[in-house]
Amino acid sequence: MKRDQAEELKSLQDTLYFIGGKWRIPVINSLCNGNRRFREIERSIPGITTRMLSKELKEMEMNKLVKRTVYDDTPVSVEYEPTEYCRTFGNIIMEMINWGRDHRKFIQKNK
Amino acid sequence: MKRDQAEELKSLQDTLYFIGGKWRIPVINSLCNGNRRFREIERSIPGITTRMLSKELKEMEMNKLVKRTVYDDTPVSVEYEPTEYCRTFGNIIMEMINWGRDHRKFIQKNK
DNA sequence: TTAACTGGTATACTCAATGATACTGGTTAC
DNA sequence: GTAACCAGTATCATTGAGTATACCAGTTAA
Repeated sequence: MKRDQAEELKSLQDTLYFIGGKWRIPVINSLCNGNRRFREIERSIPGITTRMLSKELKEMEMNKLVKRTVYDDTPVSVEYEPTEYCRTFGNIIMEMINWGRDHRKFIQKNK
Repeated sequence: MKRDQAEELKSLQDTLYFIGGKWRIPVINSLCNGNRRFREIERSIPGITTRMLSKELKEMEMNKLVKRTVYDDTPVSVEYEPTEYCRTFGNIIMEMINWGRDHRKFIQKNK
């Protein structure tokens, strides 16, 4: 069975496209870590602005990565939940965390 | 042993920063697939421009991801080789290819 | 001699992603 | 009453990543 490099490249680029900007992966990670409320997610990602988080969550809702639920208590509270589909990024994120960790060690050692 | 979410996020963001733009991962992938010559790499990544590939390879050389060797035959030929460090992206790339592939199937099924 | 290959560089431009800042309307605690 | 929380929206400015296009000097093949 031959490896189809063009097909692999296409898959790779699809993934990169889907991951898109700077915040998608951190937001997925935050949701998968159990953060649910808007401000809670915001606080869990230092540096993100309200605007970017809002945009990101909207797009992710459209892409079925996140489920938004409004609870009608007073005051209204909103919950964001990662879908099963969202969780399929688990392996990629894990590998990225591992790489970043090893990279840091590597830098420290060679400094 | 507790998971340190801040540390994980930092590792994640370091990795994302290192991966950077649109072409880094495709170039690494191409090199790891055995492409060595400039035009060969260029052709293996449809859509990339000469300028972007040139920039990418220079940065990657500075970051010790790639080794550039000039052979003094006529005409001069140049070879790019992935370093061991470059190959540490193997797992991430593999997971990304898998995700993209599954995603395509998922889209097709639900269409 | 003309075209096509090699390995790139130079210049100009554009636009979409991100950042900065302010604001809203409602609620709760001191 | 005022400060701080919630969940965002609105507007504007910026910037750099990426694109487009042309070009260079040398070599090889028809």
